[in-house]
Amino acid sequence: MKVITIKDIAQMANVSPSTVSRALKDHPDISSDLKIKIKEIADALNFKPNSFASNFRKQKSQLIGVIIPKFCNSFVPDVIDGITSFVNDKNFQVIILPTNDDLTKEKEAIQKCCDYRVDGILMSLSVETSSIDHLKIADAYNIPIVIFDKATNASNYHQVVINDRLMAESCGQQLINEKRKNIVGFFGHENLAITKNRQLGFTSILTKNNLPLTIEYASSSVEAYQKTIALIDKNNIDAVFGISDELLIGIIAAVREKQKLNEIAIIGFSDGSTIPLLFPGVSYVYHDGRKLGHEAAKTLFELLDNPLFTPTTNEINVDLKIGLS
Amino acid sequence: MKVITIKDIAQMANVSPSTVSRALKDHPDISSDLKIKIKEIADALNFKPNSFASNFRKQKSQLIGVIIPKFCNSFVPDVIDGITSFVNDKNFQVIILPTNDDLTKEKEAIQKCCDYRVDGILMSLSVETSSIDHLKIADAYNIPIVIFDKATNASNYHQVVINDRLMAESCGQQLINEKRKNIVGFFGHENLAITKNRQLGFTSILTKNNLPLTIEYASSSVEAYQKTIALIDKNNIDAVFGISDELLIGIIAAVREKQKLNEIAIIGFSDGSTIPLLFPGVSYVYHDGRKLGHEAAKTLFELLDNPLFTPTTNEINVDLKIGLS
DNA sequence: ACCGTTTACGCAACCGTTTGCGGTTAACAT
DNA sequence: ATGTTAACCGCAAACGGTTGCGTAAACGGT
Repeated sequence: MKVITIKDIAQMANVSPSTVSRALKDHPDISSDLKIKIKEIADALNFKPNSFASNFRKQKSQLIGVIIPKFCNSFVPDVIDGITSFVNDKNFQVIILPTNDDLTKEKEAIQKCCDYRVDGILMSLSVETSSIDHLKIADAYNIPIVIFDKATNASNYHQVVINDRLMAESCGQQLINEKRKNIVGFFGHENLAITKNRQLGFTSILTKNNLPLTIEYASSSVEAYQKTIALIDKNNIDAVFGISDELLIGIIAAVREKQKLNEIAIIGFSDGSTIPLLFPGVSYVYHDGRKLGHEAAKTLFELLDNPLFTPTTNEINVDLKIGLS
Repeated sequence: MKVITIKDIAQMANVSPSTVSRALKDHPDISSDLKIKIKEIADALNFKPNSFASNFRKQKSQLIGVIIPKFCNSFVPDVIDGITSFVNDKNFQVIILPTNDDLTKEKEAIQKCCDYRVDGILMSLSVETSSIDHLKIADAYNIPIVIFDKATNASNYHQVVINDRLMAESCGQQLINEKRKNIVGFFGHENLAITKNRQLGFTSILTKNNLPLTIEYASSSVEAYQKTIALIDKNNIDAVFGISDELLIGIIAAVREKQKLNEIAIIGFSDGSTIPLLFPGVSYVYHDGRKLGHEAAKTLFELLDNPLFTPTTNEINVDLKIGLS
């Protein structure tokens, strides 16, 4: 069975290919009689236009490039899910370019997006990214960019994030309300704006209340686990804050092993998929990846409609869910 | 800054576009002097070929369609990660089409892959899929298909799965070794081959040892949680088997809440990312999504190289990790 | 009957790259 | 000097759908 084209239909309907093209997209120049006839033939043959040819001619790809550091980094799949569902509704597809937190790969990913002539880019910065000059590659191709989640504090691009600083403050406030005195905070890579902002918020509220804070950095569950174990052995801590699901899992594992779940409060940022079910006592900022992805995609499409849309940093609302005690 | 094409380079080098095209891909017809000259110009202008035009001309898309029921269904992100990394190395990209476990959407997804002229399809069947006749749509476009994970027992397509039946038997055997007597098994949708096969394996080994089995079905963590709570309240169960991470999370949450973690053995299929860290006592079949994705992609590319490759069901090896007691 | 306008469709170029084929030149053998 | 061959490069078509422009027919108005 052969793949049929517009030309085949044109031949069967005794019209030109251009007429078929116009008829199939309801161009006013074509009479309704002919439209019906052509559409019937197209349906009968199960004709589907070659999107490659169409996109090539229109110089559009109907593709959105999504550049991310790591695929399975806690809530990233949720974000992609949110992006995909939004974008599919608009008849676009998503291609995913993981950078593995490597700046060189990030540059390559942007270049690849340009090669593929994607219509827009959604990206989350790698830990190695301090300058964002390389994003300008996309300018030559007129490809708009929206940065989400792992953004930068100094950007003239559209950004969609959560209010990291404020929510970290809320976490601190919650611990203060619970009269916690000996608090540890676990953060991610120091280069990331989300680390900086969350650390800033968490630290400031504690300082304001004259509470000391032990700051730790970890990049995996296991690292957080080990450091928490060491801290419990050494100090008399009564609360731990974790910046992400990954760190929280390590923290909880350690606290559970030391049988301190009833003594040590645990709080942090989580996508809410696992932790609240297994440990209802944990309080967490509900970091909804699907919502974030949806918002980022929405912003990108607004930008596609109106390229002059001035860059803004859109902070979406998230809740602090208090654990059951 | 304008996007430059082969024609621009041709003009600057005083040659024809065809010569540029050949020179850039080391065609033997072009003298090495000219090749060097052309490549220098291309580099200087940072020329990147329009992959749309190229693919269109070659009738290839360099795209792999990945059709999945749900995006965040436990280990699916891992699979996609495995696929993506393999495929990216071959200079292909991946587009993801979620079906939401809806047969109609599954058909649409296949059609979309055809519209996009993907070079191959990797798919995991939806729960509604009993017949796989609709996969034939892709035949007309000569697009090879490899089915992974959620496969069917009656397929003439290439499939990449794990040995569900055998590994479920191993789980049963482990419980027998532990002298468990009052066992519950949680399974997913009855339509799925993985449910059938795992249930078959788990049931048969218990029956062979004259052990009774309570069979439950659940499609979410919460459902598994509720049913487990009810079971603990009613019966005196001493072991629970769960078919996936999602169900295991619900099961563990219930057992933990009832403070029976030391009395009730928990075992099942897991991607190993969360559960073993939080609950080292749980035994699990390490269901490595990345490996599965890698194998599925590898199989697809073998099929691309050799279209006559006869369909086989490739069962990849997985381990049963015994929990610490 | 004449002219202007609308309706409805075809022609052909175009998007950028690839590729079969043909042509030109120079080198070499006879 | 003529024929042969290999090396090297250009011409033009092709991939399939889109679109500006042209035009013939139909129509409406005076």
